[in-house]
Amino acid sequence: MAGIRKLAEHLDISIGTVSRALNGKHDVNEETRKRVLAAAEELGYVANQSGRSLRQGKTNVIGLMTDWNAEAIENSDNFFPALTASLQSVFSRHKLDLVMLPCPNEEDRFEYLKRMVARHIVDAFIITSTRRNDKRFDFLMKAKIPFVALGRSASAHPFRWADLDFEGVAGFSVDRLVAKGHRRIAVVVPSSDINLGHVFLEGYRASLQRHGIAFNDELVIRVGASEQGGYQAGCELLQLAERPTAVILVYELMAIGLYRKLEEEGLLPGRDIAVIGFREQPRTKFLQPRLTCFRCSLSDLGTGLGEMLLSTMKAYNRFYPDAPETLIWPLTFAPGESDGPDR
Amino acid sequence: MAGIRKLAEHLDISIGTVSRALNGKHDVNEETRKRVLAAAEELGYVANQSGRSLRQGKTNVIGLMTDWNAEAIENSDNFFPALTASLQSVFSRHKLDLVMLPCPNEEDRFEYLKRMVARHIVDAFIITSTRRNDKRFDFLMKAKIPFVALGRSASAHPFRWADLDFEGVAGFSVDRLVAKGHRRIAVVVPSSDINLGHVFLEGYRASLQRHGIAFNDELVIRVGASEQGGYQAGCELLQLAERPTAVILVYELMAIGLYRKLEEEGLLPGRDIAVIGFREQPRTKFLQPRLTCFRCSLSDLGTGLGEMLLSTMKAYNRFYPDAPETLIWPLTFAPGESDGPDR
DNA sequence: CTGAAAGCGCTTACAG
DNA sequence: CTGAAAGCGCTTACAG
Repeated sequence: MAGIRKLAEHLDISIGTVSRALNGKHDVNEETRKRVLAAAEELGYVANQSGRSLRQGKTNVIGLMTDWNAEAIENSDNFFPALTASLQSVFSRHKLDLVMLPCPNEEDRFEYLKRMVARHIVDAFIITSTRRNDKRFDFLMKAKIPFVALGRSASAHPFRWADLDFEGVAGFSVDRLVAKGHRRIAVVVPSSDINLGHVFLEGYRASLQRHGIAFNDELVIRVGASEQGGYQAGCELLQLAERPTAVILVYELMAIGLYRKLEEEGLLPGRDIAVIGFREQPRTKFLQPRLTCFRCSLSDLGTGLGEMLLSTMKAYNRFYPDAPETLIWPLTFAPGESDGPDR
Repeated sequence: MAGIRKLAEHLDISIGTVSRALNGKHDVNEETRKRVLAAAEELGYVANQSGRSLRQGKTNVIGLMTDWNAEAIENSDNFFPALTASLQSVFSRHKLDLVMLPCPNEEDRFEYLKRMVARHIVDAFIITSTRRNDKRFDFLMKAKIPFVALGRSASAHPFRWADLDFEGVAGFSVDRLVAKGHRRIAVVVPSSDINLGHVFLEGYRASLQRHGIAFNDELVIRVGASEQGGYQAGCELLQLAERPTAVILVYELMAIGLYRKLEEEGLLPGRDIAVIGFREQPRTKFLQPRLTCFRCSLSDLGTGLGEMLLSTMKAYNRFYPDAPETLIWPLTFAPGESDGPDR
């Protein structure tokens, strides 16, 4: 509770020496250091962060900004908790703390970020749910604040990011479906401007082209990123004049709603229509027939993202000379039965 | 980016006046205030939080400490995101920000809290996952830091808390099962010291007693709070010399594993054994037969918890004169088919 | 209504 | 190796 002044008085030495002892400076007598450390422990003294921050110009805290709308909250899974855990294990190597900065639902994500930056609550940011057009990049570049993004953007500036391999998954899925004889393959992406939808669509498109299949805008279904959105997608798919024989989803929870709609219509995934989901996760494991999807190690992704961020920070970049500037995180194919029998 | 000094120079007035204008003090000429506000907007000036905090002795940030082990991370659902959203809507009334403080997996939750308190990163705490014996309460009381707990504890000190009505759910479940003719009712609780397990068990016990049924320790199954734990519970239940006819779960995800084990043994919930889960949530909705459980409004809980915290803070308690000191949050019965036919 | 000055709790050149 | 002092960016009595 006491400030450094009280501690110094108690030890009958100057606050400067107390500070140096506590911060591991080398020009302190070992005997003195021991006394200081013992007294700090005893009195429960830890330096006040505001004082340190003000003097040092840094907080030793990293902020992970999340930005959930009502839909994302309702559907949230273990993605962020898992990511957070692995980020922390990287940051704790350097005595940095991680805080999550949840942008309030009602507040604009850009205004929120501006406020957090100006307040200097953290030294660096991890931003997530990146949009195709996302003013946050420009702003952070200009503010010269270290940051990395989980997700890409069409922003002109170069910045560091890590992202799941959406284009790889889309391409692999198309390849596989074409190999099974499908030609009329639909894709379901979020109706929002979130960047991953664009990337996924590009991967889908490129792969179709490689196979000489014409891209058909009618087969691109845009819905909410949720179970309900999957149901909606099912409705739209079945209303098409010529029904697709296969569908690729950019978000696995959509599979739950899609299965429901198909069941209502007496259709079975894998028999009547091929379905490929996205990430393997607890909530889709129960689906029957088992969802064909992709597995991904969130903890390794978190480690990569964390090291990438540290490599952009002057105080830590020497520890991470080999950190990449961008990182496309691969997923492993996890075949189920929803994409039909192999041939 | 500029500090208050730059802004004051730019306007050619003193920093004191700039500060007063920005902070809405009344003794500022309206004309001056307008100029200051305009210039701040233009230059993107927002007060540095470290400077403010140091001077004011507060940060205007509230911390929500979470404390997830690997099991909790793997199984995490929308509970915290939903809670966070509603907490924020309360705090934003007073221009307070909420940050989540995720205690790293490897770190002791008590040491982590001590560090966060000492660093003065936040003005007040919300702590969660409270244990039966939880040193954090004593510590926070002594530190005289405002806090509320989501969950109770056996701590001797009085403190403010909100908690789900575990005892109510346990009692209601026993009542209902007894009314259906069950006498041999098992209960599954977490093997950890987390307080909710104790409360649930007390509710179960009290209700049995009211019905004149002897408490049987053999029927208390302790497992991990997860799907896997539910499977484990299924194994243990079926190994009992005399099999229970009903089972009450304190955590709904256990139902998924329990269903799987029962299915493996050719048993059907609701026909061969009655099952009552806990909270209704997306991941258990698919269970067949439908899980009998309880519904709960997380957003109202968050609002209640947030107001309770503000009522403990000197600067805000006048706004919440009627906030309760403790809050047992009710859940609404959501009947399914897993507890057998009504009679 | 405004300005000059003190001081919040630290860390860090600097002097000895 | 240690101490005295400056100063990080603010807010707020105090004087005028």
